[in-house]
Amino acid sequence: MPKRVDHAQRRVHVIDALVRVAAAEGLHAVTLRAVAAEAGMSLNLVQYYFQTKAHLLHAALERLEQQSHARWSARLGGLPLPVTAHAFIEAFLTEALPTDEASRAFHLVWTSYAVLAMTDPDLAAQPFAAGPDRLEGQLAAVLRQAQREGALDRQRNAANEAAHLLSLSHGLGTSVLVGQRTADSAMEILRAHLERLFPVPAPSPESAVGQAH
Amino acid sequence: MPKRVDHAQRRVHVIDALVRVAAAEGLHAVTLRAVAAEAGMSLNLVQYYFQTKAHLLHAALERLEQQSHARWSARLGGLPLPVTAHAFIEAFLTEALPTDEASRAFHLVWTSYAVLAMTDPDLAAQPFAAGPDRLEGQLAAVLRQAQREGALDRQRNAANEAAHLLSLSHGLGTSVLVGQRTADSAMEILRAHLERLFPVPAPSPESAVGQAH
DNA sequence: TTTTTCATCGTACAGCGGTACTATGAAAAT
DNA sequence: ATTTTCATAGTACCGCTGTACGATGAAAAA
Repeated sequence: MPKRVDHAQRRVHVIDALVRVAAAEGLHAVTLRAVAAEAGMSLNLVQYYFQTKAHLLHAALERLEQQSHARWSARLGGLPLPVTAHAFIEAFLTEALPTDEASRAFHLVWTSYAVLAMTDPDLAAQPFAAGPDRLEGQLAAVLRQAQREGALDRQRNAANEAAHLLSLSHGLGTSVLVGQRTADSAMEILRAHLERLFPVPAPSPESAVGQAH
Repeated sequence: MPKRVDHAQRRVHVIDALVRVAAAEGLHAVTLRAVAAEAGMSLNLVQYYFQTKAHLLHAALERLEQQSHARWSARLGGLPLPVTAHAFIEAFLTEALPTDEASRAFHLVWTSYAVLAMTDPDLAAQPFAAGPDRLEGQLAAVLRQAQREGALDRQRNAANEAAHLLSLSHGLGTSVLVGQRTADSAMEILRAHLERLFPVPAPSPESAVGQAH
């Protein structure tokens, strides 16, 4: 065998180029030639690593999901260690909002895929329900844990509250992306909701950890 | 002058065909030929009434907005007359969810336009911020009125609560459209939120009006 | 009756997008 | 040294899409 290139690496290179194009000009502007140009390679190469455009789009969607997973892990791993459910979920949802440029690109492309999934039957629908479903499950688990610890009212339906939070953050994210609202304003709304969800306990001066302003 | 056709009528006919195509196969499948076929006329006619595709898309967006306006008016006009803020807003948001097929089509196409607006600078962006902004204003006004009447806690920020409600309903609508959740489940979450927003007053047996099941 | 105006049609053209086919250099395997 | 294998390149083809350009019938206007 000759030059032996790492296929996986090339593929992520191409996918990243795709995401850049999609974030800048929209998913409808994602053409094999545009992706190839953005990736600095020829059209044939893109075809070589992804036989068809559908494969490329599918792979990109998968990578987006695992990328979001990685970002969340990093974010949540960096939290001060006595993690309250409040802090955990706030970090969770902050990461879901399009605050910086990278996050904006991610959110935009993800939403574009979501719209595709509404009509395209198989290609995008299957991996699309999986991601948010898993997220919702994780969130619900955290909420149930919070209920056990007394941080969250047991009257609430954890699954529904999780769905509520995710839908809210998604909707806020969209409104930020269309320029209707700033990311800060969206954060304010999210935080207000969280503060009602997790009412402040009696202030004990010994804990100086989760003191957000 | 010969046959003298009502242009406005023809235009809405074409636009309705566009919406049908977009709802069934996605906005990316909206081609002049497809719209013409769906409308039962020839390609030239569509060109005749809308000089360019951009004009057609723009006109369709405008119509979508005024259509939603009309639907809301009809819905809210049909409410039992001592309208509580709770009932008003519940109707408002129910109408925003993709419950029946018409509503689903509307929501899908609207979201498709939203995604377009995230990258296309002028064409869709301007009329797109206007619609939701106005809605948010109306909702906030209703909420403030409810605060004056004592139905809503004055601690709340009416503008933020309005944004919260709209973002939530949008997010829930999207999750319904991608098949992650049923419309009923979305309604349940919405209703739960509204019941926390408008805590039930002392039950007075003389009012038998807003008695949802 | 002739002419103008309007709605409608057929068709063509240029560009672009996905896909396929073939070639080529180079490194490993034989 | 020859052969095989792999990464890369060029290019061509076909279909689709937006747009433009004429043609036609018919009804109103002259």
